[in-house]
Amino acid sequence: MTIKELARELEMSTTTVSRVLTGQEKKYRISEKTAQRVREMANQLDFAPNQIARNLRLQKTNTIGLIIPDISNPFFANLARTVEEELRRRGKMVLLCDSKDDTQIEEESVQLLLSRKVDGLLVAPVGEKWEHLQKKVAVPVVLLDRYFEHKDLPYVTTDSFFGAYKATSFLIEKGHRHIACIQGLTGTTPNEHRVKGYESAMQNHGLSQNITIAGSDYSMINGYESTKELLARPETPTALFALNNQIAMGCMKALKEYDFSIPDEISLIAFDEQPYFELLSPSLTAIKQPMEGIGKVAVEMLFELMDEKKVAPQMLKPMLIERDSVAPIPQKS
Amino acid sequence: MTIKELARELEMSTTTVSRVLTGQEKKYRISEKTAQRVREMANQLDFAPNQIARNLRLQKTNTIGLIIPDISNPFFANLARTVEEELRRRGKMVLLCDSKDDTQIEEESVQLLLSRKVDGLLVAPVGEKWEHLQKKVAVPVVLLDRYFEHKDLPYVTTDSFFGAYKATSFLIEKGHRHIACIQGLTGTTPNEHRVKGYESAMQNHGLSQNITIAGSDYSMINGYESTKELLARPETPTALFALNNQIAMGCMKALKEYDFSIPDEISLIAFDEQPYFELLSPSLTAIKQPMEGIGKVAVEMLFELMDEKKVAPQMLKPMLIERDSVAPIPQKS
DNA sequence: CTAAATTGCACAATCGTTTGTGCAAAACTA
DNA sequence: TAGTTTTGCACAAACGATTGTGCAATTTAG
Repeated sequence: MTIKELARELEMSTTTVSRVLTGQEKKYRISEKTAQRVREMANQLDFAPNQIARNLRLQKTNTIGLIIPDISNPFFANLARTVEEELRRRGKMVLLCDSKDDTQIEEESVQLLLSRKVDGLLVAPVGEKWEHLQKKVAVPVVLLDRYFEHKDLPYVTTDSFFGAYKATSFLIEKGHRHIACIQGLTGTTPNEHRVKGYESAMQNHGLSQNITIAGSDYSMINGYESTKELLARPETPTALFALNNQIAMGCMKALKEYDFSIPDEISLIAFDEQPYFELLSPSLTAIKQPMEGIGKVAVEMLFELMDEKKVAPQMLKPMLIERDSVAPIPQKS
Repeated sequence: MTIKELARELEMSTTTVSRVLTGQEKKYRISEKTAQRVREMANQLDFAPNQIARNLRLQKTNTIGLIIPDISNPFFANLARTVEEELRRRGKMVLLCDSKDDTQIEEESVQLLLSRKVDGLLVAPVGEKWEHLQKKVAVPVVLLDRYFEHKDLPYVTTDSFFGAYKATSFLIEKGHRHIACIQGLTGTTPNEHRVKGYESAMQNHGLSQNITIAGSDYSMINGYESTKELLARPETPTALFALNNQIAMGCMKALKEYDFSIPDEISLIAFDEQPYFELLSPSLTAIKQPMEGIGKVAVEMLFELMDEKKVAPQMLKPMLIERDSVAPIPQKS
């Protein structure tokens, strides 16, 4: 069913039909009687305009490309959910790409999305390269979670430094001195900021000597192996700070396997919160990221960019959720 | 950069350029020299054809619509990941819709996707209505997870009956007699089949009297409240069978709150497996669904339908993963 | 009653591709 | 050399919508 067929049925021109259906009847002085007829027939025949043709003509697709490193990571799944919901509210649909944390797939995805003429791009980049997100990208781009400093690519993310500083301070206040940090993908901004937050907190409390950083990516396996490695060291830490939810899972697995009791023998705190954290034994103390906020703000920002407005990057504050995986250590006198 | 500009640059017709770029040079006898020039220039100017125009002309978008009830549920997130990966391999992109388990949103999404002329639809339906998936849908549709019996809508799903039967039998073999089942959304096929599997196992072991079914949807809150309600009954069950991962989480939360020890006082088994199940204390015995298989088979099926082939629905077998949340009960003599 | 203004709609171009067909020029045949 | 075949490419019409503009018919103004 095309607009032409609909017009033939009504015995009028496609022009008139189109104008009525796009609500421009007044602007073009279509009589109310005619308009009525058009709407009725359209309704009755259940006509829906071919969006492809529309997109071509209007040079606008009402489609946003969403590139995410791993949709099976609940952090990103939640982000995707919020983004999809917000975009739907505003009449856009989302073309989803999962880059599998592979920069090459990410670059290809950008190309694919651009050739499909998306109106904008929402990208949680792998974080290794940025050129493909800035050069020759004719549409607005907003970065999620990971970003690039000094690159003038707008982003929305958690204040990682703040969160890590808070988590580390919390452990220190509880009497911990030997706190190890198990990091995620090095070179990515959130990771670097979390590490810096951790280091700053340690330094500011005179614990520079005790700074211990292990790990190399955001996977459960990394958490698992780094923990085992840390436990094997002569001076085992009394607390672990896992820089994302998957790493934290790996930590728990290793600790469980080695029969370390949390929090009696070792405390654990995670950056990033998941619903099941409260069900673990012990329930897991965590830094909760404002995921919904990130999604909403990113979409808003994208719309402002599409309206040719200027935007400023945003860092949203995370929150500490106290549970049972952290125990105080008696102060040595 | 359009093909017209590219053609002007090369001082030839768009026809020729198009034919080279679509690899039809031989078919239309374009000289190798010309072809070479075209490819070089296209490369150099970094030309990518406007897919919208292409879609319109070819009456094909290479886009598949994926409708999912809740992308933040790890079960569906994993499904989405597999589907995206498989489709990408085959040159398609995915337009993602999250129906939030709301039939109305699902219906709207179908309309939106159809007007965008997707080549096919992959739908994990809410399960309440099916008309919008069959009537007037001009493209192939494959259902995921939930489906409709006797409706001739092809689907790929877990063999829920089999899985539930297995889980229940497992509990019975361990000596449990009072097993309660906490169900998900009633009226949806997986739920009904799981319930039936549970009931059959009970009946076949002479435990018809003990059949106890609680709950009403696939949420954590449902698991939580149903469990509390079950614990309040005069004869509390010795084992719980949660019909999905979120319900299981709710069960654990309630049991924890009420200080019920798993598995000493009560055993728990879940339909659907999640990575963190092994980290819970105790680790959670579960029926693992072949999620990757579902995604892959669904995509294959969709392609067969697009090739106008016939397909048969598929039920994939789940697997029991034994962990520590189920304990044997000493047989009463 | 005539001229001007308004009303109501249709023509045709356009968005950027792909493709059936046509037509010279080149190559071949006899 | 003249006729036929082959080679190499371009014209122009789609695909299905939107929209600037034009032009009758009707209404209003004077």
